[in-house]
Amino acid sequence: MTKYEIEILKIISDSSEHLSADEVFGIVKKKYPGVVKATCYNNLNKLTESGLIKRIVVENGSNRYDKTIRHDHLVCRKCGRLKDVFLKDITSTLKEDLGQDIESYDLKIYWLCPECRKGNEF
Amino acid sequence: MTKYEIEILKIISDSSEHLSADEVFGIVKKKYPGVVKATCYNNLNKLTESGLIKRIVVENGSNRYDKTIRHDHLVCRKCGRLKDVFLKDITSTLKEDLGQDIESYDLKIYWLCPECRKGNEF
DNA sequence: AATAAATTTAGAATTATTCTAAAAGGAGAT
DNA sequence: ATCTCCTTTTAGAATAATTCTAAATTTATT
Repeated sequence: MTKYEIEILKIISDSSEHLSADEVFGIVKKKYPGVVKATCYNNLNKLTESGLIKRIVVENGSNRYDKTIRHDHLVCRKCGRLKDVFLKDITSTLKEDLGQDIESYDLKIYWLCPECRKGNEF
Repeated sequence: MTKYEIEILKIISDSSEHLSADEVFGIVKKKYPGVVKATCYNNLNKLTESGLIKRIVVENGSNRYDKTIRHDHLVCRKCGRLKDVFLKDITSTLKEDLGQDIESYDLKIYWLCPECRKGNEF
């Protein structure tokens, strides 16, 4: 693993947010001011392909990156923010229902986050 | 509803595939050769906002549009193709588990489609 | 040290989508 | 039919995220 790979893996693993490539780039740059954005993209792709981080694809907006511990997401219909939620793993139920082997699943739950419910949009 | 709105709604409703904006544009152009791509985007957005069609956001690639009848999707890890699957609605279970009202959810199940399992990639 | 392989850099290229301003197209009122 | 207002469409530029390319650099291997 290269220093950038390690650094970016750390950033994603330590973050409580769902960072975009550009946000990761901003953080990496603090430690390695000379780094270039393509390097972040390269390493985010590499880490995603090797399964060390997960890519979250969201409506309007850039991709976000996440830890690999299994969990689901609440997505606010208004502001788009993601919130982790740890529901039970339904892989086996899905396999049974489908009569098919599956690799994984992605469950996004749409809601109105408390802030947006209050009318305080971001 | 304008003729383009009606036309595009028909195209999505009648299609058994998950069409992209560009594919919709191609189909609309057959009937209305003078139409412009922005018109398709405008109407796809309008129809999505009014809830008459659904937008599917997928990894690498353009958005796809879908009917609104509730169902889930199988997504092939290799070729990325989408396949409809009609699993039971888990909205109420989710509400209970979360102790929260939710609007809807989006369940994508990753698998290897039969074609890719055979090694016949597209 | 020499060679090969992988990574990074810089910046151009690509792609999907949105934006802008002008033109065209209704719908209702006169 | 004509005028006015409002919406939609057009044409093309603009934007944003991401990928690509080729050269330079770094790392690993013999």
